[in-house]
Amino acid sequence: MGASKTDHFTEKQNQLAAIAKALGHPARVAIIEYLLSVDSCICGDIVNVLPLAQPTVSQHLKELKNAGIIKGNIEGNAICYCINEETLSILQAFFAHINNHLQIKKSNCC
Amino acid sequence: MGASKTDHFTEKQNQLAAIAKALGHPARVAIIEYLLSVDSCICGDIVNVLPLAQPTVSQHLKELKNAGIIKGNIEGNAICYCINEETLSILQAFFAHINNHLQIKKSNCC
DNA sequence: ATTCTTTATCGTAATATTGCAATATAAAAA
DNA sequence: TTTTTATATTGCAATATTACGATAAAGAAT
Repeated sequence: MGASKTDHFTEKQNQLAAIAKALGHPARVAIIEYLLSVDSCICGDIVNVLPLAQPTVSQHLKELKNAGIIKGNIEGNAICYCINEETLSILQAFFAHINNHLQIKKSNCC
Repeated sequence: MGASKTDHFTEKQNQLAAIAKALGHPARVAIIEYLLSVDSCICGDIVNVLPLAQPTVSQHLKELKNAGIIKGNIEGNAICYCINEETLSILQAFFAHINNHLQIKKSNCC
C-alpha cells in the first residue's frame, strides 16, 4: 500500500512517529545540526550549506516545518529559521521514558 | 529519485537519520512501547498486540532490527525480542546535544 | 520600472515504503 | 511422523519519498 494505518494507533504514537520520520533523512539531520551550530536563527544561506539543489532543500525545510521541528519567520525577502524546542522536547520525553523502563528492566532480560 | 544522497552527508548524520527513520512509523513506535511496557523480553505474542497482519509485523520488526534498535534471540520456536540500549543512547546523546545548544541560544534568537 | 535575490511550487522520473495473501521454514507437540 | 505453532520470505499492488529542472512569487536594490 505505502500508506501507514494511522487510524489503528494512538495519537501519541502517530505524533512521535511523525517527528521521528521528519528526522529520518540525513539532509534534515544536517539542517538541524547547522541550525544548532550557529547558535542563533539563520536567515538565508541554508541552501549553500547543503549538497542539494534549492528546491530539494526547500522541500526538506517544509517537512521539518510540517512536523513542527522548525519555525520560519519571514524577514524581508529572506526567511529566518529556528528550532522549535517544544516539539523536540516531546522526543526527549519519549527517550527519558524509555531510559526509565530500561533501568528497571535490566535484570529480568535475556 | 526516491533514494537519499547518503554519500554527501557524514556517517553520523546518516546513522542518526537511519535510527530516526526506523522509529518513524506508528507501528514501530507501538512495538517499542510494548517492549517497554512489559519490562522484560518478549518471546512471541507481538503479532497479537498490533492491528496488522503477521507478515507486516515481521517486516516492521526486521526494520527495527536492521536499525539496531531491537535484538532478537531465538528461543525454541519463538523469538525473544529486546530493546538495544546502545542504539537508543545514540539518539539520546543527539537530543542532549540539541538541548545544550538550545540553552545557549535562547537569548539571541528571533 | 526593472533587475536581483531568496524561497516556494509544479511537474515528473526514479526509487522506497507499506500492507497483505500465499507460501516457506523450523522447532515443538502430538 | 504428522501436525501445530511461530516467524520469515516472496510477490505484488497502492502509495509515499526523494530529487531536480523549470517556473512562480515577492520583497530589496538599483
